[in-house]
Amino acid sequence: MIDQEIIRKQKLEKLVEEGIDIFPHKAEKTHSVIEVVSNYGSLTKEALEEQKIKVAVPGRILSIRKMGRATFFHISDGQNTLQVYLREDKVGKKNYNLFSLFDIGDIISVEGLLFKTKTGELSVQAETFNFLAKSLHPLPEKWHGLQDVELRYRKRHLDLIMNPEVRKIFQLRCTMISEIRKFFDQRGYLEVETPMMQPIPGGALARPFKTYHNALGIDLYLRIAPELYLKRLTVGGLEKVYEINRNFRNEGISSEHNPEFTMLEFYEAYSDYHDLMDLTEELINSLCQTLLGKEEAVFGEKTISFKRPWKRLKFKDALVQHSGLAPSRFEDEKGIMEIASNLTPEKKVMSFGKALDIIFDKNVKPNLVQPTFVINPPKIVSPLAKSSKKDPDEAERFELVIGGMEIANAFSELADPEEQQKRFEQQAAERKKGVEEAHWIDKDYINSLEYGLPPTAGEGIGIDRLVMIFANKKSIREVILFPLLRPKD
RNA sequence: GGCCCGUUAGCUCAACUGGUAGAGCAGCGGACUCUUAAUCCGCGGGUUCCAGGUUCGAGUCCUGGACGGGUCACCA
Repeated sequence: MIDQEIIRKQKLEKLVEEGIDIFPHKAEKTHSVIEVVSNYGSLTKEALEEQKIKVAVPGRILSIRKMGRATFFHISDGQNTLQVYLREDKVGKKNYNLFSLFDIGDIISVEGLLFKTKTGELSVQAETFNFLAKSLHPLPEKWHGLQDVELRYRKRHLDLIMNPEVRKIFQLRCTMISEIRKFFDQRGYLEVETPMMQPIPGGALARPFKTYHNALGIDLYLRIAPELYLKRLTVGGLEKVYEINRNFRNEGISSEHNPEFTMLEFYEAYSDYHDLMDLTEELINSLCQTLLGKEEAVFGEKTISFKRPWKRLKFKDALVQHSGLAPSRFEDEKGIMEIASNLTPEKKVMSFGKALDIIFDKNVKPNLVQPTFVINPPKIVSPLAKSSKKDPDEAERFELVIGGMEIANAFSELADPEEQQKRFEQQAAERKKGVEEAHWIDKDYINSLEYGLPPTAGEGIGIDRLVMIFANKKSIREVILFPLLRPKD
């Protein structure tokens, strides 16, 4: 324990000796700090004197300036700060001395009249004040605050106390999610919850987390996607469903990947992937306008425009335009597979389609800053999508890329149970070859398709990444309150 | 997992070619009844991330490790 912590503990003991309840059950509160500031901040000094507005406002002490028998300090509700003026002749000598047992970081409530100082700052002239909670640790420094990124994530409570802009990110995130719910609710979608613990982890190509259920004696997997369950619901006649929930993927961690992440997934019967492109434009454009008040977002050095319509680029054309490879090179399948192999020395390139996918991820995606629908990727990397009528090697699928990140992935859902069975078998063969993220065979899902899946389009949108775009944050950890870190000690 | 960078007081940071580990804020004591990075005087505070090594001597150099950041790989 450091000396400051010992002193704080001693002060707390003194408060107990003074008969103060150090863990009170309730606090007087007429206003929060932000309410005081927004309701009365614009009133003039004279108006405040005339109206004699009495408030009882709780907050955390962030700074103290003591000048003998008078003290100024600021309290905060995490959103705004409010100055308090404490005078010995107003609160009495005993109470005034009691305040010396309070430290920066403690939570108190202050009761008194609002006024403006000679410099024009809205303040509370304290008549009484109550102790609410002690901070047994000193807060970080008042100018620079808490800068250490690791500490900010490990002690998010401190981050929120010291860095008010952090709260704004999560307010934005909250608003975005609630707007998404409104958007789909208004369109007659039903919000559902499907299993997070699944006997067969399906719906995506990724490695799962494994767990075990004692009573049933079975292995379970944390879901990597809700997809197969949502489509069962579509078979069941729920024509429009959506789910906003966590997925878990046992893969690497990076500035764009957290092992658990939030995904919006939705399915619409009687539609195809073209309909979803329109819907996606509408959704994200309206989110941008609601959140930022305009149709563009600043992201790093770039400005992203969400004005409709967005670019729709065929996968193969995207490759030609952005990979730097001549169109003729793509006719040479072996050559392309070699190029892909060189791009991913640790991964075996099993097919031409995979090779194209790799070149796309490495050389094309980073160049797509403006919202772009990349449509019709190879079927081989899309085991759950309908293939294209015109070219059976292509999937009726799009990936939405914004700011160089894959934000959404959607397709016309494969409805043919026999074809699905074949695709699963293909994936099973890949698994045998050691591709751990290949899809499992899900017989129950095939069986559900055998009851008839109507023409359906489905889409997943990465919520965290969308927040990153709107909040202008380059790291996914900045938009997740508690990103996964290795435990210390 | 590879590579690069970082880790020094509660916080933010200094410390040259290896030579007694410092500052500001925060804290403690004192002065001060409109301050706001309050001011003025005084004081305390360190496993320099950890373990080895080189050296008369290591915060500094070397080896290994921990944690984080960036980047690449895997993935969304």
